[in-house]
Amino acid sequence: MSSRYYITTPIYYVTDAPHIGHLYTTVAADIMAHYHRMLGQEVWFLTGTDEHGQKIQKKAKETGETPQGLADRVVQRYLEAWKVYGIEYSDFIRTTEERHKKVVQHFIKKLMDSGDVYLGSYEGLYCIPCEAYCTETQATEGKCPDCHRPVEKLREESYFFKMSKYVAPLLKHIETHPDFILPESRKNEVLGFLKGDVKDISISRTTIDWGIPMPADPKATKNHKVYVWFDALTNYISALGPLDKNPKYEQFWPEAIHVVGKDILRFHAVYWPTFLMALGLPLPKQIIAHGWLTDSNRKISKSLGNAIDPIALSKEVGVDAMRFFLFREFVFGQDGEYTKEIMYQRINADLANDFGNCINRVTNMIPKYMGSNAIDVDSYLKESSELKTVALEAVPLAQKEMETFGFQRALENIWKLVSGVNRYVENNAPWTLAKSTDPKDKQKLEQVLIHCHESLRIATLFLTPFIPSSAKTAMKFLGTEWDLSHPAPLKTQLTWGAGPKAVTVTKSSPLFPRLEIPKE
RNA sequence: CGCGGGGUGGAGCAGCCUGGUAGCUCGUCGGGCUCAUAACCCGAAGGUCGGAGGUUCAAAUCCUCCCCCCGCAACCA
Repeated sequence: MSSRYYITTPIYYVTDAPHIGHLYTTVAADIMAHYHRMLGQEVWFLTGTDEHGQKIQKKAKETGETPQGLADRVVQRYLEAWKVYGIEYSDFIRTTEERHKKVVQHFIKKLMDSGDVYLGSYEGLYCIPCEAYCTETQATEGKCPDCHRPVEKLREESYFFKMSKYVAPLLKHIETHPDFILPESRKNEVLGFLKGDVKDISISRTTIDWGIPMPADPKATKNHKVYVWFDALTNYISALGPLDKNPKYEQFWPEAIHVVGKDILRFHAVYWPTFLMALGLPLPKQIIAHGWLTDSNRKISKSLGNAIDPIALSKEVGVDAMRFFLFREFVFGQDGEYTKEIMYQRINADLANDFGNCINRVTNMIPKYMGSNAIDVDSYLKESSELKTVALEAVPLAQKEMETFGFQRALENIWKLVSGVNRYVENNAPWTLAKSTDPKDKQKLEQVLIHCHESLRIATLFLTPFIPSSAKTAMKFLGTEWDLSHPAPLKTQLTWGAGPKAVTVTKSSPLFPRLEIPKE
């Protein structure tokens, strides 16, 4: 495993405030960043906003703002949401920043010089009132899919990128790097696309003003702006400052893992790698495409008007509960149906009833039956127990799942340990043992409790990236906050008996209070 | 032949790639416990894994065909 880890989210379009879909992607990246930091790796986590393009220009016109004004306003919503959710990004890039524009122009210039970007003309069906091109399949009976007015065939000057030239090399790269695109079903989609008729793509627009200008070119007769996807994708490198002799680029670029929604996979898995090949730069390490959250099987998004505000959700159910729910409930690569009912059910069942309550009962019993002084746990932990067996099996499985974004399965495994504790408590009935006067029972009682404690310590430690603040609180009650102060706790403290030798346990208050399911 | 996703006990989902006791959450029924957040534990009922063929000692899982539902095909996590 490399000592460095670079993870990115897409940069979000600032036409509107963030919704649950943006949250989903961003928290996924945050969990991975957090997890790898706890493994002791050097982590760089990039997110940001995409602020150029026709949509922004149009929206700004509607709201009576300048495009930059709109971007400046909306970006605050993102910053606010990420703050609320405790997203620990290393850098937040905005495509209107100078550091970004410089790199985009530098790249385009380089491609123009090498001949991979050339001036040509674009022909397509155009809807004049909507100011947009559409494909032939979209324009049923020659009508605009948006406004249903007739479209016209139009030809205009445009720069093209020689994407076709890089199809074969990209295919080869995908074949020789089986984990380049995950999950596999998505990889097959990309392969299908590449094996079809891939054309050179138009990489400039003359229909917009709000964008990065193409480099000066005496041959051009119009004012061209850089195509928004070229602009946007470049952020993954421009944020590392490659032109400023910034060591971050050398350090992190080849490690890049791009987390994206399935809808923008093609841009990341085809456009971006071919741009990079043309630029002579190494490709990112991995692109991972996740599914959508759906509402009655429709995508949840702002354009469908069924968007859900992350901040409102955090107030309703809590930040950690939300972070957990999104990754325990849904399979990362697939779509998942989101409803409040499912959300409340999951949070109550797993966090309130299983985990929270378990922390509560164990941290209550330990001081009650063993006193509130520091306890030396070492000798107890050397003994075997069914919990020790579960921990030794389930935790490595959970860790393995994390390597491939298998959040759901990882958590499932950790829950084997959590439910194991609940079962173990029940089967050994510490409250009965406590009533006995036999010293053997007292010994047994203490061992049972310490084994529960150790299991919860391990589970909580693992859960830290998912529920950072609650995990920290839980560790405090368990008297094992010590774990988190170590440089690579997931590497060194996650195994049985690897925690602090002595712990002082205090009774916890409810970590996750049960939620009342609202009647709707 | 446009692309993609799906059809698994009452509901919602996982499992399918790497065939071999059908798993999870909720719900229902019965029991237990009292340390705990009316939480926890045990047991039970309930499934021909969309249909039909095929491969195999063995198929929810692989292959073929068919039926049904839903998205996409405009930027969108």
